Amino acid sequence: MTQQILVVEDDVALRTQLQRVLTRRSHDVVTAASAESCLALLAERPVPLDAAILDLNLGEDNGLDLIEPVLAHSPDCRILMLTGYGSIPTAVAATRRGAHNYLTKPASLDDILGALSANPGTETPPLPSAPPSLERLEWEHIQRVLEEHDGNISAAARTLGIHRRTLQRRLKKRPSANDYDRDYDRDY
Amino acid sequence: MTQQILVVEDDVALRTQLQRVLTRRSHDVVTAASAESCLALLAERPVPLDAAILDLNLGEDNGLDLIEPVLAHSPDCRILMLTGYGSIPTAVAATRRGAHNYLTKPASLDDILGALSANPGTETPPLPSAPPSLERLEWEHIQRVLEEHDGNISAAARTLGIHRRTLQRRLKKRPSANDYDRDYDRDY
DNA sequence: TGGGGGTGCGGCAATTTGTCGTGGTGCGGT
DNA sequence: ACCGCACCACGACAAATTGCCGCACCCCCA
Repeated sequence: MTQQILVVEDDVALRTQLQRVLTRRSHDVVTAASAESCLALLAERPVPLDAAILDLNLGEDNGLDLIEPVLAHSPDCRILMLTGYGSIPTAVAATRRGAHNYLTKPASLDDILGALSANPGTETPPLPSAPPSLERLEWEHIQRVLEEHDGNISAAARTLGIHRRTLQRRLKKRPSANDYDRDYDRDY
Repeated sequence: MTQQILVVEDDVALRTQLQRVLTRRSHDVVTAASAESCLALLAERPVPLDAAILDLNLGEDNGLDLIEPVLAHSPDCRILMLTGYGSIPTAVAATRRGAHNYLTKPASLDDILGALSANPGTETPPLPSAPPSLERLEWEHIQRVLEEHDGNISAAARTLGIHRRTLQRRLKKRPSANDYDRDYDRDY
């Protein structure tokens, strides 16, 4: 089923990538890079949306504030919040405002589509809690921060509060490299 | 204003502590240690609840499943989910099911009361995201896991995947000790 | 044609971890 | 009462990791 999907994301690479891969799946995709252009787009669009992927962090303004306008435009739209560094408070706020689901980058296309189709509240009582190992927690956080800095090791090391050399060495240990593009592209 | 408050929490210490301190604030507090007793309590209780504090992790069963019964009993009840180790998926699920807010332990009494009175969705657009330092992230995670194991260093070290000796040394560095009880008790 | 910033990498001292071992302390079973 | 077991707090020492140099090299931009 081809759906009407809105993508609001300020990072060019991710935005075009999402657009490309969703279009390939024969959806109709419209994109916006800022809150303003998103609102403008909604204003002059007659056909309702089926889904929307909103970045929480849109430069100056907050993606949370787009939830209401989108729902006002298309009450049945499923909204997925996407964010570089996610937190529980923002997840709660987004959900309360009507978002359907909430993901943190890096997320694979499967993650995104799954999050849009899943019913996080009603059906899935997600497994209670498995306390993650320190190493895993650390690694995921590093990946997140790195991603947030577009792979800039120096900048990431600075905000992580560790030495650049150390980050470099740690990254080399786990050859995980950057699965990001691969995940998005392997699908067509 | 004295309120009718329900506390469902399987840890004895925390449950009684919450009960004590909430009672001191002249609220009417009822407690339950399991999902069953919570349901039983609801069944034979005529007066509606104003607030409920539910532990997500109730031994075998899931605190999420208590949200609907509580709301069925008292539609205006404000539900606070409390959990040892919180995750974004469970926070989203809880909120979608009607929880008012979601906190991770250790939480001070102020945190809890604030979370109950705040309106996370509508008013507060919580600050987007500040990428935390690796050290802080690590420290908070350690505290959480430690708390989840009731301060048992050996067990915490095991689930963290680090050596017990190392945990011991790290804990000694930051003299933070256990602010937990103090936080709860300093209020009366 | 210089900065200025980023990346990778080698080397080396300083710090931190892993792994021993020794004592001490509660708690439950016999 | 005694034993076993699991916990905590240390000390000591080798192994691993980190911090901090330096160097070469790229790319961008004024």
